[in-house]
Amino acid sequence: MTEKKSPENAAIRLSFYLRCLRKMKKEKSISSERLAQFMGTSGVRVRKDLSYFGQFGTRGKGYMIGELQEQISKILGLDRVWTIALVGVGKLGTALMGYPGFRKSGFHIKVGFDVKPSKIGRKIASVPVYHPYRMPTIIRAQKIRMGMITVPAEAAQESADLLIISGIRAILNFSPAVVVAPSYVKLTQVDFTTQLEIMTYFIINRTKEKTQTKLL
Amino acid sequence: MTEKKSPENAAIRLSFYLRCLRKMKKEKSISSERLAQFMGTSGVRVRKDLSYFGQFGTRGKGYMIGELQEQISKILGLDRVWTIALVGVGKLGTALMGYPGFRKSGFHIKVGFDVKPSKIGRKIASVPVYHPYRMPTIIRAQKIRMGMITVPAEAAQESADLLIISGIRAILNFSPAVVVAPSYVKLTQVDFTTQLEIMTYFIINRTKEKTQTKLL
DNA sequence: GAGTGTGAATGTATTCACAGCA
DNA sequence: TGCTGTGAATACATTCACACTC
Repeated sequence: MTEKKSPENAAIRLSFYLRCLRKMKKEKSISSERLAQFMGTSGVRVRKDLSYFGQFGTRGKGYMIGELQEQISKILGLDRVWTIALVGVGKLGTALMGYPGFRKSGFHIKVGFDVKPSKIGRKIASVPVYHPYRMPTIIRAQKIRMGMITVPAEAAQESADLLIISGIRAILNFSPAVVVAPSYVKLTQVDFTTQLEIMTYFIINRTKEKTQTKLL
Repeated sequence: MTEKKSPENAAIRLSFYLRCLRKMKKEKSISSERLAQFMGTSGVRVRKDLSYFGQFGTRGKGYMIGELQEQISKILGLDRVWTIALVGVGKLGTALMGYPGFRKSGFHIKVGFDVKPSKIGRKIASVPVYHPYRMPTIIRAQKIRMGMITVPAEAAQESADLLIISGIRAILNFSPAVVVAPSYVKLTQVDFTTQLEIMTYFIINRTKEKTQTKLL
């Protein structure tokens, strides 16, 4: 039996397809071309992406929305609740704790950690906050496998290290610091400043080459 | 003279190199291999990335940190101040307005927009807030070219449309909605839920020896 | 006819191997 | 010798063209 290769990028886009599908409860089925329109991409890419994971459509008809949603959810592992530990209960951390979008999608920030005495022992956005030294114990006890880092840059790496020795397998790092992790940990940098810096590069380079394709 | 091709991904990584370099004011020069260690990548990749944009090192010695920093800043267009318009002054929007990292890197959220009467006319985190109908006028007058969207999902697309007709060229969308934009606009989705969904996929499909810290 | 599904072709990014310079 | 810089090779991702099915 041959292993199917499922490109990373296709998997990443599944999450976006899912988001589009959720907004389409009205209709029963949808064509790849139409789904693509909502995403600003091409029909063939949608079909190819989906084909890496199975055959979900019917020829001549399209994809059943409900069924496709369910299938993608399963592929991404969203058919259960995921618990999350958040390190750094500052402004951003607090905003994330109260973010309603997470719960809706099956993600649950279950504990927060912060060194600031005024926050320890309290509940913020109904999430209990502890001192970081208790991380390994609490995370293991609650079998949490995902972490978010919202601490200042200086504390980012040690926060990551603590999460990792606590057994965390995936980390979303919001702090403006490059963090390294062993290969068995999935680490994603969500660095706003870096995002902006990349955008400036694109603004500059688009405007340069755009003398020909100028519209508006 | 032949045009050099500079891969998108290399440009994206420049921003991370820059971040690492900034933390190294102590030493004068650095080798590609050592810089790579800080990033969790390989020396050859660092050299290749840099080579797309020019020759910044000296053989046998390495890269002068200060000079390389300056060069990368110039490539990314960070040798000036960039102003930003933010749409949606809720919790996340407010947190971003007060985020100190932006100013430090030459980014300046100059205006906010929100439909909520209680916010209009006020200054939040010393940023003035206006009603969205004034977007085209204000953004054009102030020559702002970057936008951030932190509104609820339902309002995301129309916020983007407004920014675009106001002349914005790059948008960072934090709202949990897939937004489309014409090709001359650089649109980046910073969707936390989607990030989490991608991570669950990787947790399930055990990352085999592969961990390039991937950005968004 | 109207759609999906997929091997083959093309394009892009990463890695290798080594030339070249201080 | 130590390190950068880069063409060539490889791996990966996207697009094309068309077979196939409802």
